[in-house]
Amino acid sequence: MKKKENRTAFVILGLLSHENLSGYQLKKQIDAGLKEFWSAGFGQLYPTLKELREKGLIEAVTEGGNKRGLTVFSITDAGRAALKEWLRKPVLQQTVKYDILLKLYFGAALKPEENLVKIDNFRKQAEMQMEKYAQYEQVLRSVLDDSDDHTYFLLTVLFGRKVTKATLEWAEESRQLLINLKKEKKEPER
Amino acid sequence: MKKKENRTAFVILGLLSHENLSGYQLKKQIDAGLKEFWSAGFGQLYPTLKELREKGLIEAVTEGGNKRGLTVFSITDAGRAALKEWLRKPVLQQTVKYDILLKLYFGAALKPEENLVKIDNFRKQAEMQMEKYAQYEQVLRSVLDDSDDHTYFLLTVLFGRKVTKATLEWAEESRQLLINLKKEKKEPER
DNA sequence: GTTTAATTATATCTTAATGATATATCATGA
DNA sequence: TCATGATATATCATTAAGATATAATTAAAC
Repeated sequence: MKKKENRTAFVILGLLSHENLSGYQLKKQIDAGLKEFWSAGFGQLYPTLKELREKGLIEAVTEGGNKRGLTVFSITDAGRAALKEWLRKPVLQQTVKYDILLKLYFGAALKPEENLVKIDNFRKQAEMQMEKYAQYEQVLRSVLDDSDDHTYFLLTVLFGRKVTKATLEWAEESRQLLINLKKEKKEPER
Repeated sequence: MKKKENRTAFVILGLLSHENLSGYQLKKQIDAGLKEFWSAGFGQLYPTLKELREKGLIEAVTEGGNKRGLTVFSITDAGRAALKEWLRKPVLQQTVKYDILLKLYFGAALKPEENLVKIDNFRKQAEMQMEKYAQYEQVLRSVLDDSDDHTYFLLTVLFGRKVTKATLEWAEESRQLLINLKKEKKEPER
């Protein structure tokens, strides 16, 4: 019944609602401002741009004439309407896939030590993430009053910060559980 | 260089390392025990089963003969080796996609009230999740000593619990930020 | 007891997303 | 000038998501 929605299309519409951009610039914007919770490759971007253009939701504002044949797109009124309609649709609960959890689920096939290494690597990555979020947050709070957009950008950063901090706590808790498992193996009957 | 890995193949190998299962039973197991951090559809499962069989990583233990032509698979020694090899590979940091954050990122296109509804729905879903995790945890802790597997299963549950609790805190923090945004609009100069 | 509905079971199809690669231009610097 | 890196568009194969088709078997309703 309800068909699959090309979310890349709405990322494009959303970014074009802020400013005119080319395919390559869109990719850069996504990798810069949305990369902590979204990604999109050229293989999805270019075909979707073509599709949006055919549907009249975006249009080319420069083409061929300028250097390198850069094609910059702008959003149309129909595009803005489509964007708002999508934004208003309720968000369904989604399964968030975690490779680390998939491997830990089958962790009993390895020695506890090997899984501890996994968790430790995960913790290190999370710690680096935390520093990034702290920087994002500092910058965004300093310009918070400049535009409503900044408040919404901040929401996404706060989400990442909270969740990442939670995963750090989990890493410590998990470490203890696996260390206990190791001890029990050495002394099966205490 | 490093090619894409079919993770569905390793989920299958992992589950078959616990017990023999058919395609349909695999789907049920995934939807039961892994659904909070993994999903797989028949469209991915059946072709992958065929592929794994051709590679000799799994084999059919019953076929045709019994009722309904149920085909139950078992993992081979080569399959166990492939599973361990994959489990030992380090987990790369991945972009976790959140539809809710994507929509909030472009939230300035809507009224704050509309975004507050989104956050509230998200909070409600998270609260229901928390109840599920509490149940999972209770069951797993009661059988923790029965098998090493249970400790690893518990790790994934604890992850979900921590992360979901963090999103609940975020929802409250975000609510306040958006309420402030609403107030500022009513009284632009305070 | 017979129709109906739900579950079991396998399979296929389309669309979306990922990841890799191809190609060419332009800018920078050694 | 030669190499390197960034810009820019495009395509391809594989993986994943989501929907649908089909049929048998079991459970429930009437």
